Amino acid sequence: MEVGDTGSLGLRERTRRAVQTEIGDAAMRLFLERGFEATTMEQIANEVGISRRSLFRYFGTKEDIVLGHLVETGLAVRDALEARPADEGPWEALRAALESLALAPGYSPERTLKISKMLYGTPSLRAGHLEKRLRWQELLVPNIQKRLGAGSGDAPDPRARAIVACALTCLDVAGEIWTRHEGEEDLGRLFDRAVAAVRG
Amino acid sequence: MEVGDTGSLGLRERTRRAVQTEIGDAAMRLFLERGFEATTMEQIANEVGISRRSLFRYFGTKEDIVLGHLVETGLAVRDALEARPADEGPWEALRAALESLALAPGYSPERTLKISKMLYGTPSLRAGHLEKRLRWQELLVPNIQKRLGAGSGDAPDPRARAIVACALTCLDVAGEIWTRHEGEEDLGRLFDRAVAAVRG
DNA sequence: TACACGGTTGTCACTCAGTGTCAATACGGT
DNA sequence: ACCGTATTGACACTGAGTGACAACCGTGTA
Repeated sequence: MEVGDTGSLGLRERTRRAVQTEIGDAAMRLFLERGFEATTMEQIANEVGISRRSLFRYFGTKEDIVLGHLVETGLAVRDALEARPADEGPWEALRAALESLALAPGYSPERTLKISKMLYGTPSLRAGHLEKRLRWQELLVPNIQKRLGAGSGDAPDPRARAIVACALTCLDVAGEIWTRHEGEEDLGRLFDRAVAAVRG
Repeated sequence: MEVGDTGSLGLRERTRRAVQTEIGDAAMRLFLERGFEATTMEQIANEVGISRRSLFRYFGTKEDIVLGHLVETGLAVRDALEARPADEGPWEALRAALESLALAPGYSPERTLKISKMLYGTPSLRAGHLEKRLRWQELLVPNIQKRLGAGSGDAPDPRARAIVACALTCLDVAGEIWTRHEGEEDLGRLFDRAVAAVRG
């Protein structure tokens, strides 16, 4: 299973990644055209030229096509949080870590806006999005717990959970307003205002 | 279509309510026995003695059987919030309004605990629950907006959204900890601690 | 080069949630 | 008793998701 002479990964893995992104692109195109719910997995499969069954092997659920990348994004946020100085306060560190979201690869404002509108406008996607954010919570809590002074005790600190959860909630509120205002306002500033309103 | 001599509502509406609660009871029993996802709508229908199709006429989705009552609960919270003195601060008013949740009719701690465990343990239910809470948000924001001093301007105040969203998030965190601790701790106290951690 | 192994693919068949339609029926007021 | 209407059950259908299986193709080995 180890690499032989090929540059980075075996051909199998490379084709898999290629197909995965191709599916993602085609699906998002259809979603933005006809809407998420109006697009069937069969249509996506036909578009890419694979069987419906294989499509499900690449993306376990239809939501995963849109929301799947949020898992690795969560890991990136966690890493960014870990990279912040240990003596930084929880809110400052979280704000800085969340800032790394804007630096996503291949970031396109108008595309992001369209996707955001679909996200906020489709109930099942909205729910799935919130649930993925719950996973982020669990990823970020340990670090915040350390910053609150308590040693890495086994007991999960309710304070850390509350802070992380509310920070992500503020991000969500900021994102919703950002979307509603056609992406004209600065997301970081909206986030700061939300936090200020809560902590004021 | 108006009432004639019958006490409160017409017989149609009364039987409908009766069937609705009967379905709810039977379904929750099955859910707690075999789990939410392992219970099919057909099993529930058979249990109650109605057709699958009719079951869907009472509850549009399987989630609604568990989460449906949250809609009216949200209205109750809003009414409780409206009933608070106008000069009370947003957080105090919200806390008091949320307190009314504990006074639900037919409240049984161990049953609530079992339901909560199912809620937090079933992804689709968790997501649906979060989405219902989003509706609460929209219900509560106008009142908080008034308390923040701004007149009933048409522009939705980001501050009000942030405060309401974070208050509900704190409630969720408190609820999760309450569930994890087998319902031993006081929910109100947990909520206060979460808020204190965020606003400290 | 030939072969064996393992992962991938397509096909078929299935379960289950949810929806539309339509005839039969039971209720409500007259 | 009678008429209009809401409710019900039966049937058929779509679409997401899953399991099983044979054919296939990349990968390391003889």
